[in-house]
Amino acid sequence: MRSFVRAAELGQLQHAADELGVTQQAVSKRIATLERKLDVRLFTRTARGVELTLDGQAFLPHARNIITGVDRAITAIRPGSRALRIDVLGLRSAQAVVLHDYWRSHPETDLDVVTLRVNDPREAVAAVQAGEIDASFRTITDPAALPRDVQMIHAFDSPLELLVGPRHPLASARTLTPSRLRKHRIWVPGIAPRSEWAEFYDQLVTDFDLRIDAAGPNFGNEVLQDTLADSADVATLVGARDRYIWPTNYDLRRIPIVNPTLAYPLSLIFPRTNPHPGLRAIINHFGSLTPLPEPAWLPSWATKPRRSDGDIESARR
Amino acid sequence: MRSFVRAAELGQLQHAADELGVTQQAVSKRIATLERKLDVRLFTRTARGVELTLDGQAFLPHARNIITGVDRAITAIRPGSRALRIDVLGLRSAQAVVLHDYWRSHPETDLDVVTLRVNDPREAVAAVQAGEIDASFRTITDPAALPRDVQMIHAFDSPLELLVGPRHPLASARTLTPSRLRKHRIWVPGIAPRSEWAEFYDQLVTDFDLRIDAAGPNFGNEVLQDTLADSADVATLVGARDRYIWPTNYDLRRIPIVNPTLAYPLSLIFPRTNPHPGLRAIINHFGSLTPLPEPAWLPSWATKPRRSDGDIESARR
DNA sequence: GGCCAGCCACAACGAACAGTTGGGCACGCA
DNA sequence: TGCGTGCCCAACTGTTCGTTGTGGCTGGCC
Repeated sequence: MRSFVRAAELGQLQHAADELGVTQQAVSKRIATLERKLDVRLFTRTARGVELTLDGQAFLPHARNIITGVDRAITAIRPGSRALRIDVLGLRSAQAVVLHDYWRSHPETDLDVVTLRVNDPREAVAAVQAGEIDASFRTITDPAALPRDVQMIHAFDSPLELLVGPRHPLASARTLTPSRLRKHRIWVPGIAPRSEWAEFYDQLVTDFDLRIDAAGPNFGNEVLQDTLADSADVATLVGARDRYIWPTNYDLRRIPIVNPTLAYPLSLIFPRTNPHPGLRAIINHFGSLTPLPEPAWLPSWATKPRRSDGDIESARR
Repeated sequence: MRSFVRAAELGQLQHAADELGVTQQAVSKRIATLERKLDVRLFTRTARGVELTLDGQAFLPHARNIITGVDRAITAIRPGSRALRIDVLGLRSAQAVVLHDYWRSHPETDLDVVTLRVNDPREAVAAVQAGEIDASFRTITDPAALPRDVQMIHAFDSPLELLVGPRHPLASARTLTPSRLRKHRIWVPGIAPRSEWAEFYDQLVTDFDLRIDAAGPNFGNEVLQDTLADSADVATLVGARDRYIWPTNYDLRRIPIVNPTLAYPLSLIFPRTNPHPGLRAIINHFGSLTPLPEPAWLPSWATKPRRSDGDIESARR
């Protein structure tokens, strides 16, 4: 493919061969093979070189596209100077949606969004330390437990919405206050015990006297959707920005929670020394997100004066 | 690459091998080779199959991208059912710009824009007849000379603008009427004698008493730009929609010509029977272009009642 | 018109590669 | 402990790739 592109650009197989470090015969054979496999003539041969046929002209941009795709693929994983790799909890989470928004406005960024598939934030910290990932959306609720060479900053806050089926008594509400959620059963499956999310829901239950059922295995979002669609008394909480559950299916309703807005604070951890150069722009992007509606409720670790507040500024500078 | 993608999707080399019609060992070797060449581990092997590593996750979308690129490249030239292939006079001409606009609003179209690199419109007609191209932006000024199995319709009109350097006496005009061009030297190099463009400029000279110098070889747009930028008395005509000359270079000015607007009519020729199915949408797109400002001047072959006017409607239906 | 230079295609050969079969190891399960 | 599954490794073979050597074609030049 590269031989074809260079030959088309230079107009001579000989020159392309010199550039690619092979003999002219090799390039000739490569292109002959390509033509045979495609069952199409790509060049007209003249005494002064080669010239693209119409088929060749049509093929050329596709060939260039493939080559740049291959190059991007290689740079994405080349050890050392690879694309910016960020770990998110799920590919349809609010974190991933925000990253996708960033990428759409900066499509030149070589950005790779991956999921570590581990629950323990300490494993994510280890992956950051080892250089396997450049950053991870995780929260260490005890900042003292963070190693010195890993930095954590507050990224943005993700407001929660109630997701209910059409038969639920709150289904027709346009907004809800936390106190109106009292007595209703809220089902949030798949929360690992002692994880950051478990601590978040614990505080929510304590502060607003809610009834959150965080136990039970997570059978996947399809099961959750089915349950919600059929049930008249089960609701769940989802992030306003995430794309886990598309509300048009099953006639599910997303209802914002206000006065106060309940929000989950998302943090980003990354190496303190020599972070990936592309990371700064992402962090700056967080500042441009729509701010949380006031008043807002956040868990204690996000409202307490944060040791790393100064670092946010230095990271954004 | 396909083995990698299918193995990642199915989670087992065995299944990928079955699907690809090779042995499991072959898939294993392919992936091992890929890993060796990339110097990276793509899968973690377990007793139940394989699972993507972080590098594998990062690589997967790029691999998918490459595969779709290859598939598109093949469909672009597959004899029989290939992508819609349209011949334009130049890749930065108004014709190509309009096609590019269309493609941007319909990116799913497999569209290939090529240039036949011939001056004689009859060669373009022959290429359409032979099926090498699906359509060509050419004008046959004598419709009777068109073969019965080739159809020509009016595509759209391309208004002309005067392009001058900063020292030219008309440089600061915001618009110009054709009469103000009288006495100024207009240089339009590279017009083949007896071509459709020569006939167009002949009529322009006759109708408005202009001084158009269409002789001389075309040394390329860079030379033309240099000449215009330095000269105090040479101007040229360019299409308002084309992208041949980017006016920010050399402080060149594009000045619209109005009262009447001078426009070049562009026609499209294509096979009368069984035209490429994608062509109809392109032809419809012409109707959505901004219409020519009134009053407008067009050469005689575009203002005379056109035999093929009825065909436009049938083609657009 | 004959000759040369430049360029591409064909042929033969050795090295490398890809795919197959056969065998072995690790793991999970009854 | 035996079995099934899924992967890797080893040996073998047909194909492919790139090299060298050679010939044909074309355009320019004496």
